[in-house]
Amino acid sequence: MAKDGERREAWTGPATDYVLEHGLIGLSLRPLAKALGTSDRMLLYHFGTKDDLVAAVLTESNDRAVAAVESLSPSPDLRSAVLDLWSVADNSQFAPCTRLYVEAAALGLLGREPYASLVSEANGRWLASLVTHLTRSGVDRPLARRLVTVIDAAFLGFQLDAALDASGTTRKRAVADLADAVAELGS
Amino acid sequence: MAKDGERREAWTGPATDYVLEHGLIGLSLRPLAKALGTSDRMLLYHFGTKDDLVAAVLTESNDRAVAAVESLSPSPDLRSAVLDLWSVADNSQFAPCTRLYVEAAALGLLGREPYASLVSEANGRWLASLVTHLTRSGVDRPLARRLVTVIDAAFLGFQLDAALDASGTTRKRAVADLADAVAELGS
DNA sequence: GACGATGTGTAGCAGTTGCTACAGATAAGT
DNA sequence: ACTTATCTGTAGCAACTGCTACACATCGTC
Repeated sequence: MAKDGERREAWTGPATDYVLEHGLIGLSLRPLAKALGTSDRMLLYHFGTKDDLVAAVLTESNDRAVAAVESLSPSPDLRSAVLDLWSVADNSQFAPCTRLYVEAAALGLLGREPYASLVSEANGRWLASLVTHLTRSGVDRPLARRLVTVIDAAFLGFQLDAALDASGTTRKRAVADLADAVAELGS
Repeated sequence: MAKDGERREAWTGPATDYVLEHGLIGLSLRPLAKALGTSDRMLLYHFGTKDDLVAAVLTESNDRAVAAVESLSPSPDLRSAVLDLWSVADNSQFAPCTRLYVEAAALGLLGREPYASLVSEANGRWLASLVTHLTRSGVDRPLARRLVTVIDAAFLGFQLDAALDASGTTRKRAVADLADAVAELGS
């Protein structure tokens, strides 16, 4: 294993970019290695295992999404907080992170490891960042924790829709509906 | 190709059962064939292609879910309609159908065919059945069409949660919240 | 300068994948 | 009985998978 993981660290970012673009499900080491200008042999030497590499990529992607939410300035109220959060999730830069999350979740659906654990952990950090943004926007912490389940579930569904369905207008209204509905719940 | 698809038809059901249990993503013809008491050779002969087989399975699974929704008796109001629909989606018999749908959607996320088209078509029929149930429960058709986007998105998200997270109580409240919120939107 | 540790390239293994060539079976139609 | 179309089993192909054995390079240390 690498002495200090220097190369490993240097590869994690580009590897994540590659996976975000090409998807996780059919991921193969050789094309990825080629894109990074190296060989599968080297990837395995520095990451140890394909699963370890995937874990690093998933964590990196999750970190990016969480950082994006954390960099959000507080929203004036609950309704706009939901809209602001969606604007992050739907952002062309971070939507692939959600997509990757969905892929990993699908892989973990039947308990397949390491995906199930990875996704569960990633989900925890992601939900926590949503809760934090809601509280920073003036929402009660217990209420935020409660609403975040619905919000996140709807976001995932919207993201799936977005990728498979062209009709963005329907979804736009659905997002607004969600924001209204959640705001109603919070009052 | 088969003269009248008799064997193909006879295999579609069991094959769907197998895929619902073992998942779509890692699906391989040889184990499936073994479970059906035949060989991959025969599956390909009668279905033509693995993609064709998957298409048949996906359609069958979708048909089952749609049939379950259609067999639902009308709900007294919008709120209970949402809860009743969820009780179908979360049913131990039909939850695997949703799970399979998520797997197919994940496979189609990057436009990979035939998954993207199949999922898009399946989604259309599924959404239509949800709309029908809402209208049969006294909801305005335009309103039903509008709300169904949010409802379905949240359902998908819940289903992902359900598979990856043990905590059923949180989700139970989230479902109730969703029902409340949607009911509020409809009034 | 010898030596061990760390890194890298080549080549290949064993397993799996969807799919197919080939030969034989079966049965229906003439 | 002979042909023709439908069906099925065996065996295998070519491509790909994650991963590894082996040889070579490089480098800091004694």
